[in-house]
Amino acid sequence: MKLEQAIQSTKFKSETHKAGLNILYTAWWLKTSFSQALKEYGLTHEQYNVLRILKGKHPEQMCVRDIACRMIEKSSNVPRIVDRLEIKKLVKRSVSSFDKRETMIQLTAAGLLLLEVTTKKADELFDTQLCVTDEEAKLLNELLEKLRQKED
Amino acid sequence: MKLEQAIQSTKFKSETHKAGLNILYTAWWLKTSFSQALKEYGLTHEQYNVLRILKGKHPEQMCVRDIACRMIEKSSNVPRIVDRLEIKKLVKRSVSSFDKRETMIQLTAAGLLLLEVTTKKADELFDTQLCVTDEEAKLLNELLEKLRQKED
DNA sequence: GCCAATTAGATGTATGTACATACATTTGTA
DNA sequence: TACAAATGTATGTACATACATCTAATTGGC
Repeated sequence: MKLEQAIQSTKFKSETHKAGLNILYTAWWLKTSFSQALKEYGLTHEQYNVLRILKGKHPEQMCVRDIACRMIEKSSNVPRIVDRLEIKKLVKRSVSSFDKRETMIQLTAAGLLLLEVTTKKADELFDTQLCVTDEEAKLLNELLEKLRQKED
Repeated sequence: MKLEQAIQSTKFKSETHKAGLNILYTAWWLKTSFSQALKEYGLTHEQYNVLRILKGKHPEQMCVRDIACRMIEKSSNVPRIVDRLEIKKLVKRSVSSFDKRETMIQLTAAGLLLLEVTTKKADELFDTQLCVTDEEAKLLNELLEKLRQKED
């Protein structure tokens, strides 16, 4: 669907302005598909992201701060997402022995198992829903990184 | 900043997978800059979006449903955003005379004034923060729309 | 070693999202 | 015309975001 139809708007100040809106809309669409796919497993996409990040170090633990700086949305409130994962017994909290201020998070066996199943689903979704060739994806990545060059 | 630095991840399953994450990250970055710019006016970016949509028809009114289907994030809960705008006297609610189920929303003079000031700020932000040429933006738009072709 | 400054995480609040449900009104159809 | 289905909006709940503040632990300068 064209952006024009999606947000029922025909005039944009410039192609660049339109690109901004197009990125926001595409991100919403992607997040929604993603959440939909995870729903049957009782995971939100943020919870899934935290599990994925933890898997990167598994079986080692990670502190909350390290998880946070790997999140796509930097303002995510990781302690609260971990709360929900802990209730579901998908992760375990413990106090770091190096620095008692740090809370270390570790995947449980249940968390690892659920992650394996949902990762398959999620990867499938990326492969089937995102209709670009490898080259187009590469170009898209370059354009997005150029667009963001004024990033702080 | 490269995506790899932003989310401290080096391996991606494919360029397409990376593009998905890159879109999500870029959207977050854009929304954050945007919210930052609107903050001094006490508006969130969703509230701003509703005001903008209303301006498109001003001085006519719009019903909640028409606003909702023009929102970038389709799952936005428009009645609640309107609640907050109404408290700030930026919009007015009234019951439609054509169909009493419909609530008609209209910009107030204060809303219109605030919108003019913030629109200037917002457009400036788009122009200065998004570092792509007109042609690159066009290409980006085409790629995003191709990517979304399996949209429901 | 002491103490101010910093850091890590938890928590409170306002807002928004996602989804279900409730309620009133309108519409379509027998 | 009556009444079931559909529609438009509001609202409840769980979760997330954005940001401020609090507490405890650590660090760095003296």
